[in-house]
Amino acid sequence: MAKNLTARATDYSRWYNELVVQADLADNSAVRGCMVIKPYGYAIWERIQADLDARFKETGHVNAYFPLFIPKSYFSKEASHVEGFAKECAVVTHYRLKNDPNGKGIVVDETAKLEEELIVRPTSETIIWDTYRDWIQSYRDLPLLINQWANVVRWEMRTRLFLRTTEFLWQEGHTAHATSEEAVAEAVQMLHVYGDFVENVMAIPVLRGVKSTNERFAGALETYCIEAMMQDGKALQAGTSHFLGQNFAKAFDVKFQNKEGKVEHVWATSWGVSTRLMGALIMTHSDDNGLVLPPKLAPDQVVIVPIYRGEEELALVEAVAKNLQAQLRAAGIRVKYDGRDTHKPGWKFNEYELKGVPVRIAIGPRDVANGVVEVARRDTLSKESLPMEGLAASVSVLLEEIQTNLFAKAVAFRNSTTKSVDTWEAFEAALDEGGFVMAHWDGTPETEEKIKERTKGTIRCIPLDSPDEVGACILTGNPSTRRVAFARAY
RNA sequence: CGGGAUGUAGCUCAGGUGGUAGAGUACACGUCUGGGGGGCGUGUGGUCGCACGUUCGAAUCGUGUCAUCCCGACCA
Repeated sequence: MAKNLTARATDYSRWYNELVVQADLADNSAVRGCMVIKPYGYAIWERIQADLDARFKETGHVNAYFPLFIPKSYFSKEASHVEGFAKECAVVTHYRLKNDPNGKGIVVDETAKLEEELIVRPTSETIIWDTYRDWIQSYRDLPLLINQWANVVRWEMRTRLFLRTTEFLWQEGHTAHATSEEAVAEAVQMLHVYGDFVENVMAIPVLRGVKSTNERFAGALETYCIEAMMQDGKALQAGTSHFLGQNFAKAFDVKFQNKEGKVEHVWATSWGVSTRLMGALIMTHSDDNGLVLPPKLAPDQVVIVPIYRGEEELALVEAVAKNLQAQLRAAGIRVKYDGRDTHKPGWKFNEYELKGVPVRIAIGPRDVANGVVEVARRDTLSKESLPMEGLAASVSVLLEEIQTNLFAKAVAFRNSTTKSVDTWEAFEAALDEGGFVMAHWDGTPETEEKIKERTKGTIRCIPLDSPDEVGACILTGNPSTRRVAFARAY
């Protein structure tokens, strides 16, 4: 067990906070609620970005960039949207500082007040739709499929590294379509892009579903989401995709002429995932020894640690190790050779475990003599001796096995903590135990609200694949046609 | 924004009833070492969160302020 890391069973949330810092992913910054994403954490985010970006391109999207600042007046154009975000917006009121005439420091120059205050974007719908109005005239301009990678600011009261920070990084897609059907299809398509990515690359199983009215994005007609289950039994929304109907098109007067020459408002979607995915990654796979990374996301998939005493052994071991490194690299494996003489092997072992490197290879004089290496896998913490001959091939296989195993373990956990219940008592007990609770609900916002007040459990989603099933609402006993997924959530 | 707790070395913390700051760890150097966070020796490192006040004297007492953490209301 890691020396300085609190065990999950002792205090899960402390474990998370310590792990993020100790694994060198991020730090709290001087600004409340904001984080410094450190190089190792950022390297993982870059891999997430790169993979997702390729998937966006494959589905026909292009990247663009819209401003950080949004005129305040834009915000009031779409009523439910304002209501959703007004309470957490940072506002720019001045554009100049000056030296304090009374002495120390620097103060806001009150004479430099902005005519119209600027909002630091909490999301970009308003500025984007204000821009789209000028870009769209005809059905020939549609669909408009744009994504942007950006930072946004939401003035949260309680923050946690990656899970909820005042400023966070994300991607937001904003698309315009000629028909409602096409826009819905886009929103659903992106939901599946997210689902496939999170499951296949991040090895995190997710429920794909639809949000209830209460949980829907402010300004959307329908919100699709992927929901993941963390090790402590709490659900985490990992991505959302919204069908916005014509709400923003009407608010910003974005119209096009169809083939018949008739003028119509366009149909919209927006979809996003954020650095919160890093939190999901950590809380899905990691253990009491530290971070566990799926090979597809690990900045270093393999690390080679030389074991030696004295210059002679080092020279012998290092030559072999570097040769193996070259072979693994040639096979497309991201492999690091740690030749630092400032740390001892045991220290390095612990460090790479803390940082979640999937495979560790140790090579000492004995191994060189026997033509083998010691291969340790992070997911199971097991070690075995493998021949140097054909190592690149066996490590490739091993990496795939680890990727598969992590996903399988996460699925097994998710399934074992998912319960179907039919009575209120069982429902409350299941929520307390953690995990998804599949239960009947009468479909009304009032009932959902009451359940939330009583149990702190919310409807995470109405799964897309949940079968029709006649039943009675867990709270009211009113008729229901299918089960929905409840859980306590982050 | 309410309720609670805490701010002392990079980190974790000790310093009853006021008298000018200490340990572990980390870091630096030397040495023995090296297959799971090494041993020994020497050394560096702190305007005690900040401001004001009480006092001959404040890490210690008082007031204010800022920050962090935990618990609630809001959220990706």
